[in-house]
Amino acid sequence: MKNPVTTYGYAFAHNNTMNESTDTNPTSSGTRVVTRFAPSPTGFMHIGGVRTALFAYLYAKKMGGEFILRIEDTDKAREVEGSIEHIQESLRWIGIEWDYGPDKPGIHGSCLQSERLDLYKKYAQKLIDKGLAYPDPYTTDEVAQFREKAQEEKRPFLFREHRPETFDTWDGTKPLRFKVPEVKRYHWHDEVRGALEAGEEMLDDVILIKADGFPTYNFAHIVDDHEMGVTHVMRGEEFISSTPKFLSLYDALEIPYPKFVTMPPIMAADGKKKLGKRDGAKDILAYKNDGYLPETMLNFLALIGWNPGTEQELFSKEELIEAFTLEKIQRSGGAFNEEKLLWMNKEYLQKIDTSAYVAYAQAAFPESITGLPNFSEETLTKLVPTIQERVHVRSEITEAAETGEYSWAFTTPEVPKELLKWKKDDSAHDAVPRLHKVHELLSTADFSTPESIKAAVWDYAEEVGRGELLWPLRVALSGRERSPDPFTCAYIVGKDETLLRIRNASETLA
RNA sequence: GGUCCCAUCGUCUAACGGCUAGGACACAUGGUUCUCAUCCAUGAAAUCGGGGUUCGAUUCCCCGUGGGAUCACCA
Repeated sequence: MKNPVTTYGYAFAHNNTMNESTDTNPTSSGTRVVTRFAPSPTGFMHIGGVRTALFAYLYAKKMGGEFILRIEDTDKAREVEGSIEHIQESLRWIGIEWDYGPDKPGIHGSCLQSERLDLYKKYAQKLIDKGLAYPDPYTTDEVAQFREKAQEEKRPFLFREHRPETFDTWDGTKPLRFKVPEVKRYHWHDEVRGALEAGEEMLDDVILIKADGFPTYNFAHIVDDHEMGVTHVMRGEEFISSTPKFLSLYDALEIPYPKFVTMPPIMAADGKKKLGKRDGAKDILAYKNDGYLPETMLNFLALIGWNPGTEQELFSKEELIEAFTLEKIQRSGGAFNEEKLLWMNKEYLQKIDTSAYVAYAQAAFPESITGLPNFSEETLTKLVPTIQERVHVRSEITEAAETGEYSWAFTTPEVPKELLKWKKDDSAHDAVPRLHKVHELLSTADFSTPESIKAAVWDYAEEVGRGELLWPLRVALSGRERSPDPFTCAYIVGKDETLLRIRNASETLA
């Protein structure tokens, strides 16, 4: 193959012959683990896809092997502009890196199937030469009629029942079909499911190369997995039933089977059906926009369909790689639990440092907050720990901000008289002398931390009864029924503002 | 419809055939506390049904039931 145009034909790829016996191929006979994720570029990446990619990635890294990102762009009609970039962005976001990919061809050539067409033709020719492939003589309408008839008779449609006795040489204008050599029951081993089997009705004369010259998935993925030295084929359970088809192709091509690793499906929240795009599966990057951290998504996704068998639930990427094993992949499907995702995001959100959280929170604030007279990054920095303690995801910050939960930090609140009364009793007037006293104490207090403020007034609060002082003080500062404690409020707004608000409250009550 | 796969608290799940079926999320109660939040403690909550093998079954086998997947010139 001297064709200089083929894009899989990188100089070094020429040395890696595609039709020599497999045991001279170091990648397929060696012990090095190679896994791949092979999406078609038909839109965004959803949870299920990323999870499958993640497991393949984790296993490869665990074993010190390689992870390949291969784009299966053989259906130009379904291809969506920009999705190759989108897929890469999604994977990179949660920290999945690939050794070879669309942007990173390697010893096996391009990782775009559309750039490997000559390779599939070469393998197809092998089958033709063995008498195991032939051109489909029917029109699409004719095949459709066969199918309809089979459906009416309530039996599965099998093309091989219509296989012509003789056929012309394939000229590339018709689809090339596989002539399944032997219709039999297949038994195989799955690393997760164990012994699996399927019957004759799954075996058929599948299309190898379509009329447009592109290969089908059935054919292309086998060729590529072999060429790229993939040792473990990790994919969803939707491929179990078509595995006999693949197995018959491996046999015909004289390619050794890789190890099959079936991942459990991710179910929609009701746990009833598989989570798919039409069941509300979101673009993984939508979670990014919503304010979920990549650490959260990585950790959470890893735990859908896998667990280490210990009680640990929080894992860094490194810990996941270390702990990951095929044996612990589940057989049954799991629902995507958004509530637990929220909990986990909060766990990770509480670990990030204040300056990072300031940026995170600031992006969530609406104009009604950022436009406030005293809005500043300095004040926000002081406010952040109290937000961090409460919030699971960014949208909660926006919501809280819109209902005025943070406004007091950036503008002097108007405090209703009723609110200043603790326990709604009639002791409001008693609060006035207490507020005078605390004003006096705070005017000379150290405002460098909430604790130093607390130290300045605590003894007095104990003396008069904590609630009797702390409730009106806190409400005077925040203007809200619920808020952080008064010391934190005072610290956030600063000394001058604190003293001003105490005076305002005294006047309101007087 | 044919074929295949799966089955433990509401959810995610643990339990080489052997302690009282464990943990987490969510929920409830109590404690700390001026409120909210945090934190701590406690509680309620499960082996789909029926047979079989076994001294013993969540675990192994069979039948049911339920759910899922698949039967394209889609991957």
